[in-house]
Amino acid sequence: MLAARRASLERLGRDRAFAINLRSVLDVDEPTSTRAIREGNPDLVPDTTTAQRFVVAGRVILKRDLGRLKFVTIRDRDGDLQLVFAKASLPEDRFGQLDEVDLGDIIGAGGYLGTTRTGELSIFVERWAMLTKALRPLPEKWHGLQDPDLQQRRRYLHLIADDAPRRYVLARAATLRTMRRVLDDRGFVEFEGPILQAIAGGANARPFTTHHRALDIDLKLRISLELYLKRMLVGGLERVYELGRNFRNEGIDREHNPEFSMLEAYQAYGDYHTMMELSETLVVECCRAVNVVMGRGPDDLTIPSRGRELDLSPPFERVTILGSVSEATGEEVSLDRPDLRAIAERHGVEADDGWGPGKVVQELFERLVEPTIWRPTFVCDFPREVSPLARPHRDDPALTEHFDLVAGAVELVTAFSELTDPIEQRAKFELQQQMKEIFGDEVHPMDEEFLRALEHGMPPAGGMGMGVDRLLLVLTDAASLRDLIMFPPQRSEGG
RNA sequence: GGGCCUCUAGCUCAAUCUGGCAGAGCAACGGACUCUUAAUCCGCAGGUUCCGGGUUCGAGUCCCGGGGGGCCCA
Repeated sequence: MLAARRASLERLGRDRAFAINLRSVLDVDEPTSTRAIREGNPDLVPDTTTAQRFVVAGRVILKRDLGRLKFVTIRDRDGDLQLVFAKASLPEDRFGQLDEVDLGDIIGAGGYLGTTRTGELSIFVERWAMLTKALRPLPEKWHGLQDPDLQQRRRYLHLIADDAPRRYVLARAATLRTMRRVLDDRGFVEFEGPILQAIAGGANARPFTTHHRALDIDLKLRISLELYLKRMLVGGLERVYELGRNFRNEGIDREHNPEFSMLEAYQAYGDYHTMMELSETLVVECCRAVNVVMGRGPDDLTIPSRGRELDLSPPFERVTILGSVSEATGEEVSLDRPDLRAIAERHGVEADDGWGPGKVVQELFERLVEPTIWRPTFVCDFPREVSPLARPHRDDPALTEHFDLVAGAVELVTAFSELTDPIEQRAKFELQQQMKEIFGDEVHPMDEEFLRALEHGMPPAGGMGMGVDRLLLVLTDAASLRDLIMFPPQRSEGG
């Protein structure tokens, strides 16, 4: 297979097999996109020729050779278009050299626009050029690339052979664009914090570790964006966000990947209610943007998800974590109830000895409630014990002003009224260190530099973090984050 | 970490259950064809059956070990 392609390349000669650019072979700088041609000529009747001349370029995906007439379908970024090569319309040698065009090659062609007798919009080619010779064949034209392993390892082929990954790329781009637009319109400033950090904080997760040679220090890859954005609030920026990659050294499944994209936004003088409104707007606006890519009506906020319908119309529901756990267990659950562990065990949650009541409630929520939440719901007021970076609740000091937004049984957002009291923050970090015996690396590390920043005074603020990949999982109905992440980590081929 | 499934030609899949010449379609290669649409027709070629070991007269198939991938559970 490779040998045949190489022989073809030899016959063409390297100069002809790899063009410098379109100008060098077809006298134009850019090809006309197939979409522009299609949209500009919606109603051509069969068997017409027009006076319009175009140069198009793309990858050859189908070839139908009828001898002195050849039909070639090319694919560009916008879609497919048929080229018609007639022996009578081309110089003898150029027609003959079409034999060297294989599926997978990238060619350019210029000619008249028209339709065939069967009505197919086509370029009737007068001149053409090989732009790039492909030495390896395309995947099978009916079924494409089915093997999920190969889909990931050779994503470029998957992108050629199947629309789904391309839609996911476009959906991600639309989502990032929308998030930036919504936040920029509200006066937020985009910020880029450090990815290599001496102390990776802002979440409870195991980080990746690396080493800096010149400084001779171990550094970690960040696990959240939070602590540096808060430093920006101390510094007076007031409204900041970061859209970037986090890294967590954890397992891989449908909803987890070791590197993933997060949006975090912090607004001085806001609180978690401000963040609910912002989260709601972001989800709805991103849904509209993704709808365009997925071929739905832009305003259709009821989308298909895992074989069901998911209605993302605002306003989203609001429940408290204690209320939802009470409902799920049929008990009036509270943090000071002495038989809390017994209730947990009755519902299949084995409470570890080191767990306080807050952790038990959180586990109950994650096991019993979260998987059942379908309509977008703000789950509010987490116990202080499990929320080391959130402000104590204004009405109940045992709780925090912390909500998670869950939709389609996926946790999309975590947000707080941010803790700004450095004394309380220090106490919470210290409590985390005490729990290290039980929870190992997954406790929040002590961060003196961050505490020092808080000691200079951070304005009261609302903050939120949204998982971009998980939002896309819901909005695109992809089966797994691995479909949305073009190049997920994999073991090397063949071990 | 545990359970289940999977790996055969470049790609998509048969043959595996019940051991007996490893096959088809697409792609490639040679040929015919001026309106095809997954073009069609004739011809031809294509294999470390993921890797290693075992059982057997004989293993893609059965057994053991290892590797890659997927799904579910923790």
